[in-house]
Amino acid sequence: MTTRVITLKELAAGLDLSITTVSRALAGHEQIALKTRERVAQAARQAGYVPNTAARTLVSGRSGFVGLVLPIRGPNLVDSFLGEFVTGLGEGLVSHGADLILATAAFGHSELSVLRHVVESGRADGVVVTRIAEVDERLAYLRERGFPFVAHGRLLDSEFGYNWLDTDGAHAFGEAFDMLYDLGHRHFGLVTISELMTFRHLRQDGLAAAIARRGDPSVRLDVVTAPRFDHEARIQAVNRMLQRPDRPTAIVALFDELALTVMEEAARAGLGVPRDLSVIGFDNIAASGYAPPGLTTFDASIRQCAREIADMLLTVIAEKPAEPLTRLIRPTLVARASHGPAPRTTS
Amino acid sequence: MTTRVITLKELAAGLDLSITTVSRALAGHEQIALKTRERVAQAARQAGYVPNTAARTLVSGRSGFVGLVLPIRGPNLVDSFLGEFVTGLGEGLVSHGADLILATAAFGHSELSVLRHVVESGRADGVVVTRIAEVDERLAYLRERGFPFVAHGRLLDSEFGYNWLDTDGAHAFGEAFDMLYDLGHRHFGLVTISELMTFRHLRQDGLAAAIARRGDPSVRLDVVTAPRFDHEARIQAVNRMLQRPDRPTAIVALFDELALTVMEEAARAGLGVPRDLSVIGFDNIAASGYAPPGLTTFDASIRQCAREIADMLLTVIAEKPAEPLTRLIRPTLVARASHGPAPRTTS
DNA sequence: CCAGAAATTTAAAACGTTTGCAATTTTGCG
DNA sequence: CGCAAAATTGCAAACGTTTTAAATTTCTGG
Repeated sequence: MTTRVITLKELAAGLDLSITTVSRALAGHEQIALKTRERVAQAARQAGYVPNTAARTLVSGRSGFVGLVLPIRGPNLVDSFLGEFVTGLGEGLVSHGADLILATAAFGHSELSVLRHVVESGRADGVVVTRIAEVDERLAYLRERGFPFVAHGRLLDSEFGYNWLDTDGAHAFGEAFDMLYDLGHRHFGLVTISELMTFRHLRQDGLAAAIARRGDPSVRLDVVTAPRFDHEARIQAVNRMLQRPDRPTAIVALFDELALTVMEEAARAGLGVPRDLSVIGFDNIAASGYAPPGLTTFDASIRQCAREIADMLLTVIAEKPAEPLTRLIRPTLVARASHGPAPRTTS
Repeated sequence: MTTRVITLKELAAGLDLSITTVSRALAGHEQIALKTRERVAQAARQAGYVPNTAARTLVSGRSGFVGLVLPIRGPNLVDSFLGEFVTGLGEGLVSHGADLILATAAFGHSELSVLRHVVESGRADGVVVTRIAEVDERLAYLRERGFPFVAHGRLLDSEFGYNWLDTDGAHAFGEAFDMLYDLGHRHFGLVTISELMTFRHLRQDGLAAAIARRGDPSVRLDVVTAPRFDHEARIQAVNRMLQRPDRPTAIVALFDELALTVMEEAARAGLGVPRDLSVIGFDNIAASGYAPPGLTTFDASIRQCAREIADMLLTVIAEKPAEPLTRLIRPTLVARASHGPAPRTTS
């Protein structure tokens, strides 16, 4: 056991060729005689030769890795986002022979410091940045450094261009409004978060824009805000909306976890969904299919998005396009049973 | 923009020292004068010097990376396992300054071939292997190669020792049986999978052992098997168990997805849970808390396990212990509302 | 058969670090 | 002050690959 790894030098010695020739033969250079190329390929395959990544990276300046700094997460955060995202990234990368590096921020260190380290240690040829905040120092850093990256999400407005892929939350929330309006709803609620993330604006603005487009002055929108990760506060915020005399007949939540809280609290208050209250979420997490009566929501196909992000990033790395690459992905409505006609006798 | 990354040579030139001295100073060697060490540290910090990973790896033979080959997953697999697992690995690794490499198998390539590539390209100092199959060629390969690894899961029996961490499913299933027995149940059902994974044996054996321990000849156990990823077949299998005249009063499922299917089909058949049927799962996925009436299950704290796996692997890499490291983690019962007393009038 | 061209192969440098060993400087002490 | 010992610093090789420029071999046509 403990088989040694074979090097180019050993492979070359066995073939009675120089390492130069073997290296070129394996790279498929035309200038090496075809016969030699085949002989080398055969020997390499048989010896199980795999080039050493570090050596190759050192000389070529390309590591073949793409970096992702893992978002710092609370102690009991359970969701499928990360798993789907890295699966998609992996799928997108592998077809181009690249792999993924996951870097974690140690306790007390910022995501930015980890990002710096990944970039400056030469571990990665490019990085993916997720969960874009309203003011995001990571993008500023990468931009200044001129390092290839693709953002999953957008800044609200930016004086510089950058590569991004985002889910069209604005469109989805407009679609939700239109659907609910057509079902007779006029009084709407939005449950959103206090965390300074761009997506909350994009989605809320999409909702507001759809309301404005409709131009019906009888439409009313109430908004409550909760901290993102505080379950108790979330419940309180939802009840602030549910328990007042003139509650909305339709509530749109910024994402499914919030919508599920709405459904739970509605049930606790004796409100029937969708009889008394329509609820629509966003993300289509697994639990949404199980929570009665089944949450109507939007699916953003994270895995597919991640795959496209990988493609974009590899393009950026290889071709350094002059214009930024951008993609806006329209989420698809998953119509389950939590929405329905507006109740007759509403205040 | 496009700031260049600084090298040791440049740093040394600025300090009017040799590369050797700067390298040693940064590594904290005692032989370098304290004053020099401080001067170098100061300059390095100010210049934002970060050592080049490839160069360091090349000379030291240590990459500071731990590899994980992403399990090949079906197109619409949604669960939190992978996210929790990589989060935990990251947390465990970062405290020792290591990072994670995720390698994906390209279409048509086996996990083993990717594993080989990771190992032999020198990208990683050790690897984590998940989802251990009854006969697992990956472990055999790593063993033969003498490459550091930790398995998440076990082989059923092995003629060689290796490092593993596993969830004690056998204990959990025994606990489930005992609890249900004490609630009066005598007729049990087990829904399991046909995929050749060791955990199905361990859990089933744990259940059987608990039954044997009890020594009550009136206890009866029925078993149905379904393919792991075929939803239709899974439903059929469950119904084979539910729809016969003498169905069990308590069903234990190999994992939560199966248990949720049992609950859905029970509801469709007009069976009340837990009034007519008790159901217990395993894994505590998010949906289990939302599916009415709330699934009783076991939580294996994947994230915590992954953190320990990272610790174990780093120990294996650094110390090469003579004896294999093994850890058996006892999952905790999450008692929700899907289990209860056996119904009075059962066939 | 030979010059020149074309085809094929190779020597050597380079990538940025660590490290064994040697060189230099400083210190201690008679 | 001088000399050995201790403390400090530096030279150069090495890690395994790619690549530039040059060397060698083979081919072509007169």
